[in-house]
Amino acid sequence: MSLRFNDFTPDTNEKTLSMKPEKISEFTTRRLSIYLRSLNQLTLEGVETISSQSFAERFNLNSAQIRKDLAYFGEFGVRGVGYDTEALRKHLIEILGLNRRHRVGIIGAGNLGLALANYKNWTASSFNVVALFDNDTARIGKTSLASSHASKNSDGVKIYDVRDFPTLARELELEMVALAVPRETAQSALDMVVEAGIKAVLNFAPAQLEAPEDVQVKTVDLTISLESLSYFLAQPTSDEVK
Amino acid sequence: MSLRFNDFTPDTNEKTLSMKPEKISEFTTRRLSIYLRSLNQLTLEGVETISSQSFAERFNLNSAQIRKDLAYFGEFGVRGVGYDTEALRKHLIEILGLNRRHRVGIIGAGNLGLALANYKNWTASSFNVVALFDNDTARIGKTSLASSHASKNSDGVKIYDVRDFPTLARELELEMVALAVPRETAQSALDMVVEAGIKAVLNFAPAQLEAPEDVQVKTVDLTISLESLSYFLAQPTSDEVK
DNA sequence: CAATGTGAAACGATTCACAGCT
DNA sequence: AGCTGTGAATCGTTTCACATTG
Repeated sequence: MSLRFNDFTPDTNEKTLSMKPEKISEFTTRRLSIYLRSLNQLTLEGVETISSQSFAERFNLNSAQIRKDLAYFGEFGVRGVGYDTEALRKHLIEILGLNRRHRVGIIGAGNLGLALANYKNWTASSFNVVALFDNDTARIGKTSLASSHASKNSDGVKIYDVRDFPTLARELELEMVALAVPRETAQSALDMVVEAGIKAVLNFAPAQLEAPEDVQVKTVDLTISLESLSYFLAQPTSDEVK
Repeated sequence: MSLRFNDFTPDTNEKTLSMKPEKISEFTTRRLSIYLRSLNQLTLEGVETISSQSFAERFNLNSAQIRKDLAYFGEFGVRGVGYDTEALRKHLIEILGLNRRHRVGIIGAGNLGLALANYKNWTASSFNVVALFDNDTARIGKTSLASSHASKNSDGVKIYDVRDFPTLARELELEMVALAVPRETAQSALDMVVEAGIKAVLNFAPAQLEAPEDVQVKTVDLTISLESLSYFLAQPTSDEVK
């Protein structure tokens, strides 16, 4: 095996984040979130170093999978020792793009939209809900707190006319949109959002939506999960096997 | 190949629902929900018969996959013709266990719990939210509508003391529970629910929960979906590739 | 010498392609 | 003639197992 000029890489031992060595599967990225959450827990407990082995046992994961997932992005571990909790945590935050705030708009100021706007964990993390949009004049102009029974320790999010979305999306520099509208209007709302140049959408409507492939739409589908549970209950196995 | 006594099956041409020919994957069951939703749409449009081909094109699915998924449960199609929309719809409803109502309790009467309780699509489908549970005395005794800004066309769901869950779960014949509590209390809430004999849980807390394997826990994790979108936005590909 | 990083093996899900039925 | 139901081929994901390394 001859050593060609290009074989010498002056890089650090970590793969640079900007290089895209291969396509990372969604299974992997979702697990990265789980690893990050678990690391937060470990940091809280003061654990400074952990092996993939004990990490896996602690949070019931698979150690080989942890190593493989992490190895896509760099060599974060130390052989014979394990991973530095805090360093790995920071790496994951960067990989997931959580090192900066994302400005989120919510379309639909019904029960779900308001609950989302007031959901505490958004703010604790890297997402800021900066605007709500609705087409109901009774809601427009109010804030999420005036409409809801939420606690008073934050300012609430203003509800705008959805017709102003195209201009406001730009002005407010929205990066992400959550769709909390009825199924019937979900596709047209998405079309509007796409038209405004938004590339990341979280859809709560129980519908398969169509979008250009450079727009990432993630559907959180309550109905499907419920029906999946219903299927499970309907299986003879549930009771039969004691 | 000798014909033994047991080889003669007096069954219809459909696999009986009680037999478990092989383990059905979750990927398949989730798609069954999607097929059902699509069939509802077709019924509405008056389409009486459809081939897997046109079904796939209409809802962007894969026709071979549709046929394979359905074939796990019986021979629902007619060669040369396709599937009878209405008949297939009824089959899926039965397979998914949606031919009877499921009584659901929600633990946690915060923003999310209330939004869930007032969510219209539950009632439209086969799920009845019959009780909310909370540990906040300010909430206990109220109903979901008194606490929320929801419309007045239904009676609202009563909020009970979570300490009464074990007895009420039995009295109200709860079959499913939705966990809408903070992450910190999710595991202990689940333990209580499991202890009460509930076998199907929909978890909204951003946590990996532990449960016996005869209890099905489905986590709807907003945080993971958001972080997955954030990762997507952080990829150079999003803008770079024009 | 303990634990990573990683090819190779195993497993599982999707898609192909066609025999067989109506 | 047309479409289902399904083995076989393909593709992707997970797990194994070990050479490599601090």
